Amino acid sequence: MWSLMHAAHAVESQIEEALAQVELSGAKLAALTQLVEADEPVTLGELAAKCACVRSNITQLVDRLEADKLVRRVDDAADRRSLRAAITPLGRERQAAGAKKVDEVRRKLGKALSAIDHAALKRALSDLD
Amino acid sequence: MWSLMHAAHAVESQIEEALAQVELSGAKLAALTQLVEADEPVTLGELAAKCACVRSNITQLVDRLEADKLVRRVDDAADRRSLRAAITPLGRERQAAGAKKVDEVRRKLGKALSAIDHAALKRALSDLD
DNA sequence: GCTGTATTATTCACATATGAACAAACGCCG
DNA sequence: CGGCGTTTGTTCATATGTGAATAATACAGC
Repeated sequence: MWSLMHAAHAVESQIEEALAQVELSGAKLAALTQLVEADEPVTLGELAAKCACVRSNITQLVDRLEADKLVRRVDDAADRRSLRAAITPLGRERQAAGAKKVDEVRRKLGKALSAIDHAALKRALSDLD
Repeated sequence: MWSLMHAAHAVESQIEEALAQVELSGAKLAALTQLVEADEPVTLGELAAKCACVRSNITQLVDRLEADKLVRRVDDAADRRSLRAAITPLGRERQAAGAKKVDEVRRKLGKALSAIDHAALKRALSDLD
C-alpha cells in the first residue's frame, strides 16, 4: 500500500516539475484539457464535475487561469446564473505544451512503470470505488 | 500511470475518511507517529525532515496539533533557537487510535491490492528517485 | 403570476503544501 | 572578544483542495 502511494507521489512530482517548465500545474492542465476536449465554453459546474472537484475550487482555479489569460469567463446565453469558461488561443497553446510535457514524462517513466501490472491496478481501482 | 495514480488517490481518500472518525488527518497522524517513535521531544526541523516537508509546513501543523492539545512546544535546553514538539498523553492516545484506523483500512484493502506486484512497485519507486 | 424549492457561482473559513524573507540565536575565525 | 556566515522557527504570499453559507436566478406547481 505504501509503495503504491510513494510511487504515485513520485510520479506526480515529476509531472508537476515538468509542467512548471511551461508555467502550468496539474490542476490547471486538467481544466484546460477539459476545455479543449469539450471544444466549446463549459459551465463552471460542468467543469467541476469533469475535474472531479467541488465548485468553489473551480471558481478559484478559473480565477487563476483568467489571471494567466488562458481562459475567459463568458455569460451563458440560456441561464443567467451560469458562467462558462472559454479557453483562449493562448490557453490552447499552453494546453498543448502541457500535454506534451506530460507525455514526455509518461514515456520517460514508462520503462520503470512497465513492470507494474496494469490490469491488477484497474481491478483494484474498481474494487475501491 | 493513471491507474497507479487513481488507485493511490482512492486509497488516500479511504485513509483520510477513516482518520476523520478519530479527528485526525494523514498529516497530523504522520507527525504524531514520528513523535511517538522518537519517544522524546523532537526539534521542529527534525520533524520536518522526518515528515519530508518544509519547515514552514511543520510550524502550521504543530500550531494545529497544539490547538488540538495533542502536542506541546517546549524550549530546547541546549539551543535557544530551537523548539521541540512534545507529544501529550492525549496525543499518544490519538496516535494509537489513528494507527489502528489506518491498519483497519490496510486490512480492508489488502485483498484488492494484493494482486499488485509489490516488488515491481518498489523497483519502480527506486528508479524514480 | 406567485411562491417555494433547486441550482449556480461566489465567498469565507479551514487544511495542507511550498518557498522567500526575516529576526534571533549560534559558532567559528581572526 | 567581536563580527559574520549559518541555522532555526515564524510569517507572508501563493497554490490547491474541502465544505458551509449566501445571493441571484430558474423552474415547477398552484
